[in-house]
Amino acid sequence: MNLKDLEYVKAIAQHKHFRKAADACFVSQPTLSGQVKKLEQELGVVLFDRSTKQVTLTAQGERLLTQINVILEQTQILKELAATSNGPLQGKLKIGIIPTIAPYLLPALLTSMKAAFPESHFSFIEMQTATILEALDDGELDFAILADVPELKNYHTVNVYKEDFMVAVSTDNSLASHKKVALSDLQSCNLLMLSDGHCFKDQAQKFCFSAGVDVSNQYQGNSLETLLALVAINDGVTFVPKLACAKRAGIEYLSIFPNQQRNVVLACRKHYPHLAGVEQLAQWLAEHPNLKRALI
Amino acid sequence: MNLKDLEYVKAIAQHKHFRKAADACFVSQPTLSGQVKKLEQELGVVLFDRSTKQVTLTAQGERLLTQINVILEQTQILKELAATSNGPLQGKLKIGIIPTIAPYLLPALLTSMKAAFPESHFSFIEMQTATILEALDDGELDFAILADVPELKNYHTVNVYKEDFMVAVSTDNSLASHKKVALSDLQSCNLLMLSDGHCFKDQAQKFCFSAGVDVSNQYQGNSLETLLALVAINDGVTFVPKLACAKRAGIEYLSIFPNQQRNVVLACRKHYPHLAGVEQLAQWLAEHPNLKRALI
DNA sequence: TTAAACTAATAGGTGTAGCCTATCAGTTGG
DNA sequence: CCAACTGATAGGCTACACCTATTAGTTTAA
Repeated sequence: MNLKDLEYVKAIAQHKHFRKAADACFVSQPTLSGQVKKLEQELGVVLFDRSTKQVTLTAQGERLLTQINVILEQTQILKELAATSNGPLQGKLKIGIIPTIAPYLLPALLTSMKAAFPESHFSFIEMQTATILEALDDGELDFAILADVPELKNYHTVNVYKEDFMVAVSTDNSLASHKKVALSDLQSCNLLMLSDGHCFKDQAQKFCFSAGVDVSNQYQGNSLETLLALVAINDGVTFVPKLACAKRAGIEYLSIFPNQQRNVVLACRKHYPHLAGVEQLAQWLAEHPNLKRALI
Repeated sequence: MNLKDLEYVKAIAQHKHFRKAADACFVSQPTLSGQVKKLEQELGVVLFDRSTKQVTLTAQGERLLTQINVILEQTQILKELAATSNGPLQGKLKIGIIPTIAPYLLPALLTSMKAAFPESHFSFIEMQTATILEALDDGELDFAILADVPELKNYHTVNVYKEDFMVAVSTDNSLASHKKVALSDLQSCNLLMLSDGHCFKDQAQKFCFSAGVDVSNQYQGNSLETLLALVAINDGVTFVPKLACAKRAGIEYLSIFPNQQRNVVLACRKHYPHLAGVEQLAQWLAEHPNLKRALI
């Protein structure tokens, strides 16, 4: 059975005239006759009574026509549904986001983000990089916001912003009066780190190692907030990303010289169906004033 | 858009696997891929995410799938509707029937007729032959029960029964003691006739004319029952069809010699869609015991 | 790390179904 | 009775749904 044939039947029922119906369907009259005849044979039902002066529906035809109309209406609804949902970022979007970005980026942007993409229902899930990559593969996430890492080479990534690493020290710390510090200046400090799995910790550890700076690892925090609480009581220093550098009692943020950065990206599977939407969102994020202000 | 393509989408959504879905649809995997891709382009929506380990629906795909299922369900209903209504005599049937048959045939047969054709809704409309033929042409009647007349040559007819003309006389009439009469015996009687338009009157008049019998026409009744009432008070004699010869107080029914008959037929348009059904009904009528008994 | 197994997509060829024009058969109306 | 109109039929063309064979890419196992 064919939807087009059903349209033909509907047209004949409306016009009660094969040629007029054919015109309305933009086909020739023989085509219409043939297709309707074929449908009648397929259904095993004679739909039209062609022997009267005016073509009329048979009793069965009348019954079936109402059902045919239902099908055509529902088909129209499908088309409209498709037409109104072909924007790039439509529907429910599951977005992974790493813990060293989520609490600082989302509060600043979520409200205006919802306003900018009214057709989208964002659902953010905080998870570490490794978990994110698995979830992307399984289709449990649409895309993710995270720091660029080598493992992302198998994924599609779009740069959003570059973010400086800062050093958080207690206002009581001797370094507090400096604006900038070198990594070597931290040698004598108690350097607090996040626990394993945080890419932020991996990257920090890596450039500390490059600079020949020891990392004590005597305490590993589960969140930056925990570490900053320790810093505030002058029990050590820690690295924080620029976005996390909100004013906090008892804490000073120092630039690192030469500066260390991480590259925050949107990542999705290669061949993710809505790459265009991801790029669009990335651009929107990159240009957002709240973000630009926080990165200065 | 094509119903088959929607089936493909449904199958992929169920199996989450192109090759398995293709098997389920009895087509090759490339065919399935191609058709779904075509549909996706037509709708402007990517329905499936093929980049995950397991094929999954996109958010839009999920939305559209529910609508696709609605369409397929409604299509199934259409097929079932067609399958259950392809009996020859289905639905509402409008049947014309002439006044000299209706009141005698229907009471005897209607109940068992409804039982024998439970899928049919008979609707009988009493009308004279000329009106019936017009109504058949306009599609206002499906078919009719009437006496065969020359005008029916342009229609499809099926014989149902042959019916003798009888003569109704008062028990007080001198003819009442006879079993049979010749038309010439009626010369001296007051011959009551139906009004114009009744084919029964036309036919009676015709064979009276052939036999050289005068018809007074001083009174024309609108129904056989009126005429029989006049006969009962010995105010004349009249012709009645055999089926109308129920026992009535004060009336005797006499055979005519040589006998005169009318041929009662089912008639419909040539090319009426359900000729088979009409023939079936005609045969059922012809074989009905009530009818056979009444015709003896 | 490579080989084997599996995924979906692509390429290229084939048959048919849907469409066309031209014509026919039947009916209606001037 | 002929002209005009109805829907059905005949025959031919083309697009497309379908096939097999192959490719590109990924996952699994050796």
